Amino acid sequence: MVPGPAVSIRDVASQAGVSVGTVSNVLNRPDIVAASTRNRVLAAINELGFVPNDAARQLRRGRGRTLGLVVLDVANPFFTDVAKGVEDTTGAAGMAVIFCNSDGDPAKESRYLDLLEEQRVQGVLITPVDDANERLVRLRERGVLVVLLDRRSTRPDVCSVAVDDRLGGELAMRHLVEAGHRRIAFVGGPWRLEQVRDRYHGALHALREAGLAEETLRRFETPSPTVAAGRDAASRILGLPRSARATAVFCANDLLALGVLQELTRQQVRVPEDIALVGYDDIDFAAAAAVPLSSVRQPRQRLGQTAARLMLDEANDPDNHQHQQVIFEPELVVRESSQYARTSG
Amino acid sequence: MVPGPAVSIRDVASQAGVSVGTVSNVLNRPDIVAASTRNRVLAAINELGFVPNDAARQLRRGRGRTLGLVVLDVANPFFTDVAKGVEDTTGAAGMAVIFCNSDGDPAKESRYLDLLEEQRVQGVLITPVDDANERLVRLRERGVLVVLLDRRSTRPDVCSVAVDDRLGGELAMRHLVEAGHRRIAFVGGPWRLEQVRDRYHGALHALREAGLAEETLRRFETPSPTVAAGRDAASRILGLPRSARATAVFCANDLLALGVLQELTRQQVRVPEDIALVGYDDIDFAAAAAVPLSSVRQPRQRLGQTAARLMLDEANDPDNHQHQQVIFEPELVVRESSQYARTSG
DNA sequence: AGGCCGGGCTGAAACGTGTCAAGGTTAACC
DNA sequence: GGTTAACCTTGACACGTTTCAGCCCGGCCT
Repeated sequence: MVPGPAVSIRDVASQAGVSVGTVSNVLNRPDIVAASTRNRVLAAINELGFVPNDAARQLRRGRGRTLGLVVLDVANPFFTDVAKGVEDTTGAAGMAVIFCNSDGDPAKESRYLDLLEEQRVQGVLITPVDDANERLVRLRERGVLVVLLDRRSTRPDVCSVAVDDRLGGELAMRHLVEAGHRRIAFVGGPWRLEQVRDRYHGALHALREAGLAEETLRRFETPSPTVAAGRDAASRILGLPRSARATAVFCANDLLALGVLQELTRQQVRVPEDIALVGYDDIDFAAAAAVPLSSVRQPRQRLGQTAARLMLDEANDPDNHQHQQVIFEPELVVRESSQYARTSG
Repeated sequence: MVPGPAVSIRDVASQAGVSVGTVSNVLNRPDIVAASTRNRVLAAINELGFVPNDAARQLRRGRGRTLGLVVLDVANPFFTDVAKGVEDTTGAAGMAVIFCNSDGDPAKESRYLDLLEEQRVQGVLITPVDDANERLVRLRERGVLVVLLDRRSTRPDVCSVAVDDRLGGELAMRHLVEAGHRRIAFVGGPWRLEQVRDRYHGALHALREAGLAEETLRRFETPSPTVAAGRDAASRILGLPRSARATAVFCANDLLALGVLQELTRQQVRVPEDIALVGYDDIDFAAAAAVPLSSVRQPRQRLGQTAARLMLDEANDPDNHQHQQVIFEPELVVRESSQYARTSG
């Protein structure tokens, strides 16, 4: 009931009949202590149920065994898959992950960064809400490792792991243009997210490449990249007279696309016959949607694994660490939601 | 580049011309220090960019400002929603959440509990892999608060927040029985998960209540509660001759149900005409599925919020804390996947 | 004037660990 | 038997806080 007296390294030492230093050595450099002593100490540890206090270790060592992961939305399967990748890699290295959800809110992000700094985390893996690296630079100056996640670093001395979002936008748009679409809606937001902007500009680029006017792509900004916001955007799109209405919709992520799909279906607009739909991320649920969703696939788990690996590398050997900006290539997965060649406007 | 010398409470003190004790008081009990002194200290803190070291604080105080959350699967939207509820509540209280993913693996769960113990977390919110409370009891004895999540506590001195899984199973089964189904498959697993067993037994109970034989319900155990396992279970179900084949499937969660749905569709079995389908959890994607999925809804965010609240309550006022076993009621949401009254076997 | 009170601050002692210079023991070698 | 080296172990200090007994000082009461 009442928490018994915490057992410390000192208790172990006296129980095993050695000094505290030796116990510490058994814990941290088992090789330098004689086997017989080591066993005696281990026995004492077991008997007393000693659990090292990481706070004390951290205090002494300067940094702890935790790292922070800051994502835009826990509820988005894209990020949970990334998180899984991170966790795989760090878990194997005996590190703990403090999981933070910025919800796309700069204030919340900032609060979490404060918290992580107080925890003296080894490093932070983060998908920043906006480009104000300001804060992150300060973090680095204080010795906190920073790896940008799903975002390309503009500074050569900061690692990043990202996917080529412009290319992703191009792939999606080229696909729709080739299918004959000439009025296309882009649904995404908030605009402050670089991913959204990049995917949009990639799409624009594909348009120009095909010799089409920029007006071919109409922008519908959403307040958040969620299913509900997608439903909302869809009704805005349907609010236009049919002759001006888009015949295809490209969404900046799959949650938006699923929302759009729901609302279109509710209003009895057929997908893909009346409106074609392409999402982004290719989350597992895209393939299981009411109309299986075409989507731009990203290597989600690898993203997380690579970022974690980069961080561990730098943590273990800061001197010969080479900062890297890793870029993966996305891949278009065509499913039913965009399988309908349009022959007339 | 090179991390400058870390600034400590001592630097702040000398900069402000006060003692360390006073700085500490400014941080922790601002009211007992004179306004003028306080301002001087705050100014120094700002100027030096001082960030308190939580490890030192924790070392002194005994326990830190973090808590552990251990779930069965990060990739399952049910748990991410729960996590969101937890994070809402703890974030507001300035606590950090260490997020752990046991993946249903007892060994991994155990490793994470070790880690959390070393971190000296205030408490642990956990959905245990199995019923071996053994480990959790030990944790409590050492002063780590424990709240069971999505699992009913059998001990009166441990808080828990759960949903009535037997009732959920009953609701689903009653629905199918009333629609005329007489050969029903239950898909769920691994069996070691109490949730799975409870939902199954609830289903059995509804069956008996309706005066039907227990053989009406056939069990298909899965190695994990995932989409892939669901696909697999579906092909096992379809392996039976049509006359013996179930006309309805009740899945222990929505991921399984989505997997079943995918495989049935692939093999051109119609849902709900040929086989009706009911899932569990009512994750957001259930409504957006190829065939909108009937499901048993749980108050996911509230689950997380309530658990976190219980833990904070006990942490803040251990003496008059009343341990509680909160039980929420699930609710059946009927959608297209089970909307087909069966008139003949 | 003396006594007392209390607000405001100080200084030092912990908390549990890692580190490292120094000491101690043993074995091997001449 | 003495020297040396190799190998283990020790003991004390440092890490950055919180806490608490105590000090100082101005004001109030008698």
